[in-house]
Amino acid sequence: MLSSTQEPPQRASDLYECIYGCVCAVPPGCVTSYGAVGQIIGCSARVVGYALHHLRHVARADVPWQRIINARGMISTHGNEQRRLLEAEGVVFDAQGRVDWERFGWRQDDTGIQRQGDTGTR
DNA sequence: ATAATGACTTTCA
DNA sequence: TTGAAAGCCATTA
Repeated sequence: MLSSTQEPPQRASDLYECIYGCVCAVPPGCVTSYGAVGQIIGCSARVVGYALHHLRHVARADVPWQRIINARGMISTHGNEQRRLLEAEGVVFDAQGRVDWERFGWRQDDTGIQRQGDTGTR
C-alpha cells in the first residue's frame, strides 16, 4: 500500500481500525481534525471522536490521539493537557489557542500545499 | 429491537 | 463578533 493508510471498513470494529490507522498516519508535529479523518475514511466526524475516545477503553498508545483536534484548530476537551503534548510534538499554538493549519494542518494528500488562502480564521 | 450518548461540524440568530 | 441549536452516524445500554 503506497498511500492507503487505511482500508475500507468491513465492520464497525474495522472502522475503528481505519480511524486509528489514519491517525497513526499523521506525522509528528502535525495535527488534523475529526472531520478530516472522517472524510478520509468516509464517516462522520462524531464517529472519529467516538473512536478516539474508545482509545481510553483500550490500550492503544500507538495512536497519537493528541494530534486530532476540532475543525477550528482548537482543542475541545482536555484542552490544557493535550495542548502541552502537541507543543512537545513541535506544534505551536497562537494567542487564541489555535493551531496554524498552514503549517501543522496535515492531510492525507499532503504531497503539496493545496489550501486556498485560508488564513485559518475559519 | 429501540433509546440514549458522544473527544464533532455546520449554520442560524 | 460570540452564542445557541440542529444534524450527523456509530457505539453502547
